[in-house]
Amino acid sequence: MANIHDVARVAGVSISTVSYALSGKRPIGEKTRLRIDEAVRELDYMPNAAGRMLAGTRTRIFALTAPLRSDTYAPAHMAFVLSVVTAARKYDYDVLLLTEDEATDGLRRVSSSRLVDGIIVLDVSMNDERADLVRSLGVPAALIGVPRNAEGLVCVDLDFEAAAGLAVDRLVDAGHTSLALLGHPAAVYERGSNFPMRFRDGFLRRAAEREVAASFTMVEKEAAQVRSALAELLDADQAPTGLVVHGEEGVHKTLLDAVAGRGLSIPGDLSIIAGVPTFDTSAFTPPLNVIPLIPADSCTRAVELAVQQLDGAVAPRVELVAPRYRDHGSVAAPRPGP
Amino acid sequence: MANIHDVARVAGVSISTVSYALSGKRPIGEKTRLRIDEAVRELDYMPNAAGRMLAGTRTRIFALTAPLRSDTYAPAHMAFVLSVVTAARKYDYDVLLLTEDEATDGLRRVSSSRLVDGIIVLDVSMNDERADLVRSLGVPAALIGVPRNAEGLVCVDLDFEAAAGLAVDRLVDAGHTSLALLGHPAAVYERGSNFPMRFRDGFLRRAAEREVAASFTMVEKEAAQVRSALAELLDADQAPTGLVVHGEEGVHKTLLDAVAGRGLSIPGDLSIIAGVPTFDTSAFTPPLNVIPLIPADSCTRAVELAVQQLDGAVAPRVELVAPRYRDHGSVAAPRPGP
DNA sequence: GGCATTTGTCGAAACGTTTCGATAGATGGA
DNA sequence: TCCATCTATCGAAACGTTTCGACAAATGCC
Repeated sequence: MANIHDVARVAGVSISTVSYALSGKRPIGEKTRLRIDEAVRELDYMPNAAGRMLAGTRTRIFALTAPLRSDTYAPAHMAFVLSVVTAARKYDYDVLLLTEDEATDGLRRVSSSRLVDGIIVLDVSMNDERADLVRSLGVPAALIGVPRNAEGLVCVDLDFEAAAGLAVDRLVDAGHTSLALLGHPAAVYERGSNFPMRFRDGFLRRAAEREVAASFTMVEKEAAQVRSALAELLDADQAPTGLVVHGEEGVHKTLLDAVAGRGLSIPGDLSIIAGVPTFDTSAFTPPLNVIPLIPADSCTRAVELAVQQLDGAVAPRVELVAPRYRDHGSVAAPRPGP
Repeated sequence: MANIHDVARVAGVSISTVSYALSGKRPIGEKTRLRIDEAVRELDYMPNAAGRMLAGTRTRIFALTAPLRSDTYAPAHMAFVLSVVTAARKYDYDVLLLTEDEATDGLRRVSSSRLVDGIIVLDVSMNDERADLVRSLGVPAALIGVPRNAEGLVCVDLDFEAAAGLAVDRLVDAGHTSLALLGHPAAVYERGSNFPMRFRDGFLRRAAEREVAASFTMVEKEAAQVRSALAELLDADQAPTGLVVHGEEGVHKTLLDAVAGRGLSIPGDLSIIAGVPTFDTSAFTPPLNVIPLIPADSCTRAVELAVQQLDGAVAPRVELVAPRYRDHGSVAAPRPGP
């Protein structure tokens, strides 16, 4: 396999000239550069990664630590991983994958052996030991998700409060004056991540700001529970006409079945918006308007911030990604009251 | 960050002594080794990865190319990826993740820049361009799945024929004399991977060997189609009493519903074995006996073969992993005939 | 006690880059 | 024409390891 000396010999120049010609860090004469390009092609030269890492100060590799917790939705998880890789490649970075069982040891290993230039931390939970580790390692890093103690860390996450606010806005704008949020099971709000709370708070706050009635219900996953939660809401006085659903895929489907079972049409009788899912609500029957959690959005930004940390210091921060709204026709004006 | 010179200085030895002490490749005196260990701890020394790669002949990194085709079941896919990483770590290897869009370019890049020592190719399809590329690169590689042209390649896959044979054996051993295989939709047998055919062939061959009646039906995914396929089978003369199902998760569930809907009990009226799924059939109602496709089995072996290629040449081969049978109580003796 | 072998350690070369400083030649200004 | 500046190129050092060959000291054998 050809090395830079071979290229230099064939092109009749010194190796430093080859290096500068390829990196473009110093001006090289037109004719010389052409000869070098020619030699590179002829020899099928590609710089040796190890040599580069050693001489340069960069390895051009990021570590990605991606726990696969049992409550993680696998397709979404995969989408996050792939988004990170894709984003990293835009900056000419490769991604080394660390698994859950090696989370902290692996991070320690790859960072203190200088195998990676930085770390992307996926699916960060409230009390994530990786957060503290990353802080103590002092390595460039970007977390996706916000730990309880985010001090000194660079974090990226969807703006869940704004997302919920956006859902409220769309429903109120359509004319709804009584809204309900169907949330995760109670257990989710007690432990784990904080985003369900942030979504709930955003929902209630914006509803208050818009001066509309709003309720929040935690819904267990079982079909029967979903049905009874829906019944309780719709059978009440002042029943909500606009629903925001923040839950798992199955809950959405059960809910849609239950709505259909009651003979209600969407959006004729009931408007529904799905909140920050990672699955595709446009394939539901009927398709649901949605404020999706888009892996590429957070991942791209996280990689960007990691790259920036390499040359300029980036101030620690929690950066919230703006939510987007996708209309699939599940929101309309409420029926005029009886 | 400390380097080997620092360690040598603190321990009062030369750097080569440090290197040998850490690698164990030459005997080092007891006292010297202790001094070196002490210095390593004191300085929190960890060998620099780039220096190692450059001087040694190994990078201790494998590339993993894992396409995420739309028809891939994401949780299984993720399980394969994680299994590869876990297996690689056993050999002190890290894994660099390449995505679909960079499949061939990425492989070319990381192998000709000598960033990786070898390649693990996941989810290999019949006409997989990565197979030809890997062959032409001449880099140590192990494929999981078997391409049409496996010449010169090291491939690992589940022994689908044996798996189907195992299912037949268990049913026949339980006393069944009329079996049926419910397979994938017809389209799957026409394009894509060849394992559905291998499973089907294994089923029919073993049934013939065991001298029992056996039928094969391709089943579309829609619930109605599943139900009618089941009806057609069970309403026939000489209806099968033992079923083998090779399909997606949804098809299994629909099938179980349909069976229950006909008032049949499992395994009282009907014995069922699920063939080579990646999902968990023990959580079904009722739980199904299964010959699972276990990611860790193939991945471990693939990594092993990749590692072996690094020092001894490994002869090209297609290595089939033995299937395993898991009993969850869905097979019993058939009811005595009428 | 002399010689061959083993054990423990060292120095130096090699791996393949990047990059700093130097230099020769070309260009420009006065 | 002389000096300053700029452009294009080169040589050499540095990055941090591993490993080969050498060698001194310790050990074993007769």
